[in-house]
Amino acid sequence: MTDGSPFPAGVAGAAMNPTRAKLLAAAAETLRHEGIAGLAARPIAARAGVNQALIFYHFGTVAGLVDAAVRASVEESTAFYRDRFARVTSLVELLQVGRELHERERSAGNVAMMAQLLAGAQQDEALAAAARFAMQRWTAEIEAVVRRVVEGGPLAELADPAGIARAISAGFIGLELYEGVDAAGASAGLTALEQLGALVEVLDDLGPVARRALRAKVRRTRAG
Amino acid sequence: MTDGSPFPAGVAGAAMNPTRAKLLAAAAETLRHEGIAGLAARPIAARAGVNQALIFYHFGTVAGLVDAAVRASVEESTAFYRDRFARVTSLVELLQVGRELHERERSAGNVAMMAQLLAGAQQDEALAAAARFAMQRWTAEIEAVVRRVVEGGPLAELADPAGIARAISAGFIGLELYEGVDAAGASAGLTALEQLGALVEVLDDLGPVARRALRAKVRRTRAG
DNA sequence: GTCTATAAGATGATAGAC
DNA sequence: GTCTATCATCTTATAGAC
Repeated sequence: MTDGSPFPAGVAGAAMNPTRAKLLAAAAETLRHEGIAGLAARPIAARAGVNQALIFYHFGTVAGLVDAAVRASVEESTAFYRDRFARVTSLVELLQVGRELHERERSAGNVAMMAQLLAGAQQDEALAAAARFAMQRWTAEIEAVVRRVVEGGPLAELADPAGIARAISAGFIGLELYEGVDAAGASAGLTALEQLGALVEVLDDLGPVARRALRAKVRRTRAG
Repeated sequence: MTDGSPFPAGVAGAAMNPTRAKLLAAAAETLRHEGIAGLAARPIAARAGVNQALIFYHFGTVAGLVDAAVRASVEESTAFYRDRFARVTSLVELLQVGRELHERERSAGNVAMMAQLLAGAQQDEALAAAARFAMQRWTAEIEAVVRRVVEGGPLAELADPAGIARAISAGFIGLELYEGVDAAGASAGLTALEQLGALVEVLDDLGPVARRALRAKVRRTRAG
């Protein structure tokens, strides 16, 4: 299976065919920079410096290449944060890492890539599968941190880490899209979210009296 | 200016050329259902039941038509909520109206339209202008409500209504995209956000003691 | 104002030489 | 494994008949 080539070959393990590798990288970059609307075989091949026909030889279809490229890309970027996430134990730290991650991934273009992928996924089942995979990878990492950070605190019984992780991921994607048309507005939105995060953090650190009052109110509100 | 036709004609005021009107509606629907990647003159014209060449006669380019269609659509949908928003005076009511709006706009497809528009706007300046316009309309409405609801309460000094409105708009768009690939996950995310909203609501309704403690903590955290 | 016809180019994908 | 050449099909946009 050195490379009879019809498609699979999975992860970038061992030594991958250099053309395959170039195409994977070029596909991710094209998605980031040209968006889903401009995603076509020729632009990708041009960026990779190889012939357009090789996309179909190696990956069958353009969507097949994009699928493989997204999986490789998300595998790499989540791995990068895995141990950083593992060291986070408080909400304060989580907010700090979150800000750092947000800035780094933004300039790497991975959030933009996810946004374009999700937009295209609404109509293309192959892209939808890739998008599902990517979102699951990210939310799994985030969910684990949120769960650990909330554990033991008063928020443990109120917060659903799985839901929060998904809301965070989706929210960042929406903000990234919004930033493309109104950078100042998106920045204001992000700041507001950080303030809200700080608020929750404060809540998590409340004295027992206020904490009890809070819990009672929450229960009453839920019932209503 | 009944219709010498080269382009403008602005709002759907008075009596608009029926072909123009059909094209505007068809463009919005095509954007909702086919997405930005499949957006082309022929599918739009087919949906409108008119000839493809009329798009260029009436709107110059496909992007010009989409721009006009989005502006008309957002004008209509924000107007629909204006008086409903005006009657909201508390955070509880805001959350209820928000849920209602979310469901109604989702089934109308307006959030999906905005998401596809934003995705395409990253690469197309004409679409970016339309997206800016649409986001401004929505955030202006939401910002006014948030400001009114927060006014007088303890959150007034902590919350930035403009930023919150933008975060809400962008967040819903991200969730809409996410729902297209993982409906259950998006639902969990939305529920988590509603819980967080209820939490903030409780905060807004806290007794003076807890309120003072909260304020002090927030100030300390901000300084750090 | 609307149509048909068409130009000029981009698209995914394949066949076959090397 | 990579290339050239090519297909049928799609795209935006225009010219001109009606």
